[in-house]
Amino acid sequence: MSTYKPGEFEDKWEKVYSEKKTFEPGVDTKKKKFFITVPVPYPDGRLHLGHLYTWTRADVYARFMRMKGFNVLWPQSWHFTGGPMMGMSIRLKNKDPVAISIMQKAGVSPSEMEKFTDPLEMGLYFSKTFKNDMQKAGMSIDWRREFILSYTPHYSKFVEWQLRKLKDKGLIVQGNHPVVWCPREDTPLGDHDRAEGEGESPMLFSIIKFKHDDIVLPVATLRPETVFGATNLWVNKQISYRIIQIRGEKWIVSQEFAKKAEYQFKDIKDQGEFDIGSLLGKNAVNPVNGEELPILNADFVDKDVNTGLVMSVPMHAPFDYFYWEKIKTESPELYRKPKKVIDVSGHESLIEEAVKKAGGQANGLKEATRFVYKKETNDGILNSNSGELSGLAVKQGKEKAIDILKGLSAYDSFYEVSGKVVCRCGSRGLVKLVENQWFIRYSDKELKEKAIAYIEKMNIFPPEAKAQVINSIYNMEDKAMARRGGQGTPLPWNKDWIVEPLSDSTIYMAFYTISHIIKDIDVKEVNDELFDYVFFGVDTKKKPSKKMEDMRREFEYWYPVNLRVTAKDLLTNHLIFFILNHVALFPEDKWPRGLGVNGWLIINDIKMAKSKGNALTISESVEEHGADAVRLIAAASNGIDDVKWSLSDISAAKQRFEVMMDAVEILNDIDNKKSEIDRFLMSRMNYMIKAAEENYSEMKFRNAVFSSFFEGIDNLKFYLDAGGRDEETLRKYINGMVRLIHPVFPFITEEINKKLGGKNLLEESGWPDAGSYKQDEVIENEVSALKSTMEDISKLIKITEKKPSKIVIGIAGKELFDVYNSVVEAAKKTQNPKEIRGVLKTSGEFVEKLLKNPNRIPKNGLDRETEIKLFEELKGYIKRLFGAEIEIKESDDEKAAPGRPKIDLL
RNA sequence: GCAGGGGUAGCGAAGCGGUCAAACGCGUAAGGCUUAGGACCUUAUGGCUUAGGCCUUCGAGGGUUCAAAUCCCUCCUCCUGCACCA
Repeated sequence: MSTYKPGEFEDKWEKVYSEKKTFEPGVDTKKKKFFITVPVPYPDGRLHLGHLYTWTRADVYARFMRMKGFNVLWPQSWHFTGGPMMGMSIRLKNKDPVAISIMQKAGVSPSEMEKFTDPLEMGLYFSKTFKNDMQKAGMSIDWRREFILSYTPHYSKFVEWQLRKLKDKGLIVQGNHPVVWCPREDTPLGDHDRAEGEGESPMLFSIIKFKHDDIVLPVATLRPETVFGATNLWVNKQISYRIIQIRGEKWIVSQEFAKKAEYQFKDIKDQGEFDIGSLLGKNAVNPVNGEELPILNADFVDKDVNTGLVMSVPMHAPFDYFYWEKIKTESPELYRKPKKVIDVSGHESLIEEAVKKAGGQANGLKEATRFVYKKETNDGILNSNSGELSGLAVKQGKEKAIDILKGLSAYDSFYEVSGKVVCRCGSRGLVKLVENQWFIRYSDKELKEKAIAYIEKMNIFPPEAKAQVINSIYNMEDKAMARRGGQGTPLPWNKDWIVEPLSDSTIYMAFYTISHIIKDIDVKEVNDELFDYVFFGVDTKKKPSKKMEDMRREFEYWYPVNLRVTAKDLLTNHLIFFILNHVALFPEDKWPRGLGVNGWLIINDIKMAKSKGNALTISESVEEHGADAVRLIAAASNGIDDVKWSLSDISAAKQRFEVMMDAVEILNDIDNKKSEIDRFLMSRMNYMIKAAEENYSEMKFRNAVFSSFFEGIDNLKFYLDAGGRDEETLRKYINGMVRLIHPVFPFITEEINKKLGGKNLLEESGWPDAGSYKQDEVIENEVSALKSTMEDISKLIKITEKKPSKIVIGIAGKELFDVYNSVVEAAKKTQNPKEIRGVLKTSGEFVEKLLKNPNRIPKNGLDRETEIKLFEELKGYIKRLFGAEIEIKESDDEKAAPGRPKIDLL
């Protein structure tokens, strides 16, 4: 018995690969090329099995393509900017105990950790550990081409070149842009910087300027079209109000709004406190119709939301309705019947309905508001109470109302966060209107159309992801591509702005083709002329240098990217920018050809995690189980779903390695001795090769490993158990199997291949040829007949509670086989019983029995001679399993059917 | 709101017009091995059935077909993403 020792020969094969430079391919025009990439990670901690999932999938594909004879390039680099990395660095600077403990667990010494207050140092440290772990796990990466985005100076030149090209094409524009902002840290407040309010975003509100004398009372609303239905204004006595000067007007607003407004309006002057009580009971003028509306108190008015003044439209807003009805009893002299301005057919009294359902509870009223808003927005028509808006659908009415208000100089707008946002620093997030932000114009219609038409032609695995990509592009808006401060490449035309990390990493795969050459060129000589020559073939003023020619050749040979492998979190952002930038900048033959998208790998082995104190790192896993076994993660899923992964699967792999190793040992002791099951094993390999080919090419690695490895081992075990001992067959089978599973298990397969007399699987490019393994449907069917007969025997033994000393297996007569095969033949064209009967020359009980379940008629027939021979050959095998003498004979018993012999237990 | 993907045994998950009571894995039960535990091996795991059989299921309802988990329609329900952030 062989024992699989993890790691026994991994170093040896790593050395072979590195000496032969197997993973450092050059331009070889004799071979077809394949260029595969995985997006740059932001190294802010140790690589773990969950991350490795994506890289392993890429590696499996890369090795598969090498086996198929392609010249495969797979480089890898890093990105050192990005919020999470900066965040970790800042947290370490602040001596955050959680952050420190994460670093300790990652094995970082205190002296190293001190340096991490510079995110660059952290990136350098962890990218080294990433690289080391990837190497240990057998990633076939060309490390000569490694560089660091936003840090390698040559790359920054490349980004500048790219941006100038985009700008030349009119794809970069400037504009104002609302951003959720932390006022204390004075930075944008991204989702991961938030203690509360993930996913909340800026929302544009209309401001309608009501007036009291010369004072403006600005109310914020999402529903300006209801302004004709206003009965009053609400303010809240418990809120502090201030008077501010804005655009030459005096506005009364909440203290909070006065602060927030500074982030969205220019030239605001705070003119001090305002006693809101002085306005209560006074009137405000509705700009659209001059109606005088009372200003009243209501405690639902929130100081943190908008201006602190609310327009009350009882018939269309549940809160207003609820409080307005109270006025009826509290101050009947002020009450008047509210006007309904929107009709929804089928809902005569929508508001009463909604409020009744809410039961007067604040939560219920919120729910009711949502209900009314939805109903009226979708199905509402503005009625004759709403002046010039009457007859319009609510959506159109909204636009018209805004126009009318603008015409009356009574309109403004304000961005408010869609929900409460709190920064990690504790202060409340607000919306800042960033002025003159730079955008990439992804909204460009022509660009979108070109991209979408092209994506239809791309290979996207799994295919469901394609619809998502297309839809994301369809909905694409302009993307803010720069930020003030931080790390990265400054905008070439305005150094105050830094290109943000998703926008400087859209076409860097092109840089991989030249990164190992350009690094030896003085960065001062790296300019747009160089890049234009290398990437576009534009003539240079002087004759291009040798290095430049080399780069041009590399780019022309390797580009485009054939496959980009990534987890699904990048699907609707980075991958979209990746495609759109290629479409914008390069000719179509340089656009990416394929995407492979996977879900998350969830390591769910809690016990293991507990005993180890933390999630398993790559080096620990590889040391314990061996790189090959760990790489089984590649087979976790076929698609984009998240997968729970249990480490116990790993030992299942190890055991099967040993079965293969045993089979190789046996080869020394056996000769050539063919029998029926040899036909079976060869036929299985024929099927396995075809299945593997299809599954690997579509990145269905779960299926690939299943059919080539787990089933492959099962076949092998069956063959050996059944007494198969033909050296040629066995050798040929193992030889095929080793090739099929090499992409997933590179080291053990190289080792076994060597034992079989091979040299180096990747060098041999030895993807097996299905044609050299004979497909044989008859033997496949007869073996399953044998297997099901054995199942039947054990079933019978159980039912009869008899321990037979002899089992007689009666094979059906020739006539039945003929009938059976003719039914099978007829069923190839149709499985409709009526039609089969029409085609058949014979009829009778046996035919009717078969036709009772037409869908169970197999695709291929049976052969009586083979059946007899097979059962005779495997007599010993059957005997061993049941501990009884076996006799095979012919039988004319009615129970004996082709593929289903009569069984007698004696 | 917009978009994408689901609902199959105790659980995870395959199947996507016809050998489907439903692969495979986990869990559970019995047995073997073992000083014991773990690991491993065998068997069972919808219901009924003392001869290899029968019956009923794939979120709900309806339709197309000789044949539907698979195709079409309606409904219920769950998950994911929505940008200056990787």
